[in-house]
Amino acid sequence: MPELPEVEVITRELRPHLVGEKIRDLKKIWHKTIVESEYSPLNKRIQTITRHGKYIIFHLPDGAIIIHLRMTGQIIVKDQSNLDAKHLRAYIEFKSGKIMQFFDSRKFGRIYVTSNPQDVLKNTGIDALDANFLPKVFTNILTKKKRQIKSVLLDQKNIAGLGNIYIDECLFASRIHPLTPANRLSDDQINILFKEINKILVNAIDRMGTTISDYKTVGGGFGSFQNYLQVYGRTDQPCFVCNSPISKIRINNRGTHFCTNCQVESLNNEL
DNA sequence: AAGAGACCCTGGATGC
DNA sequence: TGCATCCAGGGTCTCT
Repeated sequence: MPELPEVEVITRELRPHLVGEKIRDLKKIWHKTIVESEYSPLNKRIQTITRHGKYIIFHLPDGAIIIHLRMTGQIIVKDQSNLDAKHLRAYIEFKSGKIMQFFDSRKFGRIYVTSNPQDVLKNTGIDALDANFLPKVFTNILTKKKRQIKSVLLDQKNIAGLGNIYIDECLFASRIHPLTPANRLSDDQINILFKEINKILVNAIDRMGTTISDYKTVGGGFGSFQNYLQVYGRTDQPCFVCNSPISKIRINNRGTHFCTNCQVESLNNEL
């Protein structure tokens, strides 16, 4: 399940392949994968490729193609035009002969074609690695929210890019209980959490992301951050810090992993 | 504002 | 073995 680090790795890998490429055709195989508008990307050249949260943005002269991989989306760029069949949902052909295939077993991923990228991105907040995402900004977001910190961090309207896995990891590293109301966090806790978010995301990018089931880089490689996970997917296994079994509960219908020993104190202190 | 739940989906794991 | 059921979860939506 790609989150910010995986999407960042993919974005970086796509740039040398696709920047400057001119689009010859855009084909959908599963009807919902491509969300079209009146805007045609045909014969347009990709000027730059950027990322915002979990979105990959191909900037065209007067519009954009915006990709969200959701749970199982994968992108593979090939030089020749023979197609792979399994789970292929859409593909883009370029004038050069290159082809970008979009695979997605669960069909949740989307490719938006639009003259106005803001339409697609309007409900996403500041990117978690944006240079303007500062502790003060983070504090402003959290102090207005009574919701549980995990819910607040999951909501892309607040901060874009964090997902279920990295949030569990960041909260563990910060020793914050996931059910703590956001506005009950102390200044110290907010500062620690801010630093851990940055540290863990950057570290995960360095390790090419986390491969749990489907995620692959554009070159077909795997990430290695799964080897460094402290709590995610470790239900009932001993905490690396205190040996207590890792707990799993559901928040926002998402599996939430934490250490009742390391992360319970902050909850008690704050309530 | 925010919680609960449905929905979109398929593959893999589990249970009988 | 084979069938049914559950679970994984990002995001959007409706209802309360």
